[in-house]
Amino acid sequence: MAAAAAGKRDDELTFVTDGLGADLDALLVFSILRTHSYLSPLCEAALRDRRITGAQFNALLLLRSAGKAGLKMGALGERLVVTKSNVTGLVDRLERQGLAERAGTSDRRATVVRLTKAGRVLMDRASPRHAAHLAELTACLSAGEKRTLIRLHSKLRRELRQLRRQKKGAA
Amino acid sequence: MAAAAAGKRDDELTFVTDGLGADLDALLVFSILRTHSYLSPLCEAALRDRRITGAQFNALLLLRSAGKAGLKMGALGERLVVTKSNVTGLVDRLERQGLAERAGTSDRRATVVRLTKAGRVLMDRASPRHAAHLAELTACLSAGEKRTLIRLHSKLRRELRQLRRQKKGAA
DNA sequence: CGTAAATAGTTTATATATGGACTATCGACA
DNA sequence: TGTCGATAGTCCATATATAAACTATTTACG
Repeated sequence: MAAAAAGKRDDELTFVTDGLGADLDALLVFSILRTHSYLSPLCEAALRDRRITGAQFNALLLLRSAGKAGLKMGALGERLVVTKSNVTGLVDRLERQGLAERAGTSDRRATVVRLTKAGRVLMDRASPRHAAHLAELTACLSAGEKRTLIRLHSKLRRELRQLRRQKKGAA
Repeated sequence: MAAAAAGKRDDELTFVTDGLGADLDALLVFSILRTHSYLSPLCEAALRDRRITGAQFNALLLLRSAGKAGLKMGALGERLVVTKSNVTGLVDRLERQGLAERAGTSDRRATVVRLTKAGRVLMDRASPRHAAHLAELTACLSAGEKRTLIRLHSKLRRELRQLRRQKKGAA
């Protein structure tokens, strides 16, 4: 029975999936979305001291990897899996906080975003602590369970990326 | 190597986790958050014909289960894992669309929310189609893999719920 | 009984996110 | 070379989400 696989009855997920007949697929999708609901705010909590959000942290992480060459707005959006209009606002706020900066390119349509010195300093301080915090959040799972989750998520994501591209092509 | 467990190098997740040293825990957390980034908009796409969003659909699902007794605002928020201030706006929009309605209770602080007839009709039409859509999205996984994912997510969520309660109690 | 603490919901300010319309620029090719 | 379509980014309207401050009740207990 699907409900048994999901754990005890006190898992509030069953409240939601009750309404969909609690079949395996609905249960899986809701399970993933619901885990995100718990995980995402808990990840952000540790960043609050630094006055940045989870979305900002992820953007800064990518910008740090990109080094002084920076990343084009579009590339940033692609890697964060968000729309370009979202990137505009996100970078606006990072710029306002002095953590990142825009710069023009030879292609005058394009803009690159780079970490500022302040941004680099913040990330060098925040990211080890953040990594430690993520380890705490997932401490209840064994290394094997983590690897299994990573593998299955990767498999699912590969498929979802395909479906997403199909939709985009059709539109 | 952790990167191998996550799949090929073309998985853009590696871009992000590069910045954190790609240890197992960071990879797992980002994996879950990133899967959500793909899954959530794909779930919503099928609801767009009905002029409702994913959040609204989930709320309506819970309200349908609750029947004519309805759900208190707070209970709705708890089951959706969102804050009470979010529920206010969500129910405002459902009410404006004529899909749900507020009603007073004997406890004059509390408000219950109920589906309207229009809301019930919409859900009865939309939810079988939605369930079929969710099945399509997860078709690449075997039943065993789905059960494994559901079980591990449930285990992780149980722990995260504990951590969340601790934080709340401390504040 | 009467007040202090807890509870239920709203309001406000802000961040995240989308889709669609718009502007500017680049590239292809007739 | 001129123009037409694709590309890069911004702007607008709207939905989702939070935290913090606020109002109105209810409950606990002294």
